Amino acid sequence: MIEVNAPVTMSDVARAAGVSTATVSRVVNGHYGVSARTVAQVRSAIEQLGYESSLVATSLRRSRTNVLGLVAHSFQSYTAEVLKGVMKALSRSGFDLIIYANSDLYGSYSEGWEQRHLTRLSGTLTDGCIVVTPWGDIRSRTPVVAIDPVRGSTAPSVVSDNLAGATTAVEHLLGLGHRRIGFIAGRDSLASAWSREEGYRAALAAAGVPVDPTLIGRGDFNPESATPLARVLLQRPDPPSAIFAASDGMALKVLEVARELGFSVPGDLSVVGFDNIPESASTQPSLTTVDQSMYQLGYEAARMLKSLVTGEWDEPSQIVLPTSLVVRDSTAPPKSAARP
Amino acid sequence: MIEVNAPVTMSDVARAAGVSTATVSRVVNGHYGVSARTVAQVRSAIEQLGYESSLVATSLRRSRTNVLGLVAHSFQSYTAEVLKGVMKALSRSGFDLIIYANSDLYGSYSEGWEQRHLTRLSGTLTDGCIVVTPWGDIRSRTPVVAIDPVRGSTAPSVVSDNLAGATTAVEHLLGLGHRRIGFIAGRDSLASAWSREEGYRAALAAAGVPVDPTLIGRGDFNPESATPLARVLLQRPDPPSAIFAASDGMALKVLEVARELGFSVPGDLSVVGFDNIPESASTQPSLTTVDQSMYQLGYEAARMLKSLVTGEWDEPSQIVLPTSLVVRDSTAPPKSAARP
DNA sequence: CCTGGAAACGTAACCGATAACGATTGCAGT
DNA sequence: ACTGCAATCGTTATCGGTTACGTTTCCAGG
Repeated sequence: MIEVNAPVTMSDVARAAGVSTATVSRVVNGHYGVSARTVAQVRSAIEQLGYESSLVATSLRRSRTNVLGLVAHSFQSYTAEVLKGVMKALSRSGFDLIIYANSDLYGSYSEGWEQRHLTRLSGTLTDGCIVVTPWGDIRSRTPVVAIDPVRGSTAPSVVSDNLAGATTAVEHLLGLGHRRIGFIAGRDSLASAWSREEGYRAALAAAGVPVDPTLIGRGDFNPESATPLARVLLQRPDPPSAIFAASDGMALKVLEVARELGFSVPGDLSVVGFDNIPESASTQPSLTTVDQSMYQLGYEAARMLKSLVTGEWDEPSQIVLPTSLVVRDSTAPPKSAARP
Repeated sequence: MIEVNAPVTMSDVARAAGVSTATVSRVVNGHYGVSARTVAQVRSAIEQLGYESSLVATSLRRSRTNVLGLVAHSFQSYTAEVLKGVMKALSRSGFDLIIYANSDLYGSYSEGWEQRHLTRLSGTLTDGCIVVTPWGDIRSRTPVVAIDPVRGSTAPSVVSDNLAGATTAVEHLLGLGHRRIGFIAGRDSLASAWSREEGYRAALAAAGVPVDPTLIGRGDFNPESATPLARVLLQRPDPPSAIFAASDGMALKVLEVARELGFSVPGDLSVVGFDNIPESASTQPSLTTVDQSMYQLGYEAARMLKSLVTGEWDEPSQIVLPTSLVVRDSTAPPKSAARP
């Protein structure tokens, strides 16, 4: 089924059709100035040889390629959701998508890889890029839309309403009667992490519950970062009766640690996550969490990038998407609190 | 955060460092023949200007790019799993990954898109490609590894042991006492679909149960294709007591139709799927299915492609990975059958 | 028959990088 | 001082296309 044949180039087609490569190019791109007879000849030569234009060569010479890029920092479940949304938005739009991922995503990779990826893609290959979870500054020749940008970024971006989501989550715990609520934060540099922590503080403040700094663990959204933090919180003589983790991945690790230390969930400990990744529905117990539609995030980001590239959208702006609380089995009233 | 600046090219660096582009190229690629002083100058110029080599230009001129490609026909959950495996295998290997997806993946796209993608990538951009679930023949200049190849393909590929998996699934139903077992097949052109049907037939034959062709529906692995087929099977006067669907996506649609028509699962109808996608664990009832590790499939495919590209592996071959039955809540003994 | 001008097509420069090749330099050996 | 050989570096062709520009062809109008 696989023939390893030499690649057929435009000059091959030109030779077969008895014309110059310029003419072939004109035919391929449907430009003006070729007689009907020549068009037919070239078309037939293309057909016979099975010619496909080289994306690389085209993009080197041309400014527009009709290809958008996506750079992600890893391939977790939520990345796949974002991708689905992006693909949906791009469907039948004439834009193709290239996802670039490097081999150092696991392990100790050097800093600045995102910039490297972006530069490599935006050099000439793509007309614009979507960046999922950027690490720092972004320099690019072509438009960039960030999903979940860094703090203080004024670049075009799409985010969930993290503040409202986190507030609702903590209000839910407060409503169940919890007063000692632990928090595991996300990567500090990201705006989302900051907003979620703000929501946590705001909800406590509104309920008149003072914030206990020792109940806050500093994670980085990476599931593994939550394990030691959860251990510290739960091994205290006075563990919290509930823990709100800034991501589902970290919340699942909290469940793991709780099981390991003999806490029953939600009996001894309530746990709330953020993201609503597919796994959170199928764990035992299933996880109460804040739903943010990664699909929608991807969809809107792609829509925005498309407009930026075609020039229909000129001002940098930010789209905020709503979140909603999904109550499942990992939350219940605390044992100690007798109030309903 | 975003500076839209002109891209800095190699000649910019050359000018800044007072040398020729050839020398810059030598420095960038660590080639022999540049004095230490010049290297330092060039390095500093690269640093100052923030130069990054253009993937496009490099790949056009060079034969090796150290980038592998992946072409998939859609972004379902299993594609994400494959991706994770691929990334793991490529981690710290020096190979980057480019995933190419076109905008016609949804809707009525023209046939042959895989070939287009592959040609665009394998032209010069990538050193080799992984193709997930191909729908047709494949021609390529560079090595290609197929996951779930077409029937009769002798190309390098990685597959699950579909025959054994399907056999075990049907044996499970037979063991529960089912005798009228419906089957919803996958896309005929794929080897996996064929093997799964073979397993179905083999298990029935071994148990002395004749195959009833009217109990077989011809789907195409696409979830939507199963809906009308399930409807036909379940609206018969004598519906089967169990249905084995060749993919989880289709099995989930069977569950939907069953619910819609008032069948209780597993009371009135047992359902078994194939793939073990994440969703199958969280449905109501959870789905009994055959687990194939898409992660492992991706991992092995990437490992194989890497070897093919570096020339360590020369003979085309096929890797077969084991499958295992995961019994959940969608299967039970049939009501009518009183035998244990 | 000559001219003008548009249509059709080829020529060649160019995109950014690589590499074969040639040119220059420095220095040891005689 | 001259030769020879490395080491170092620039020149240039090239990858596969695109496009500005020049050239040829052809036909209508004078």
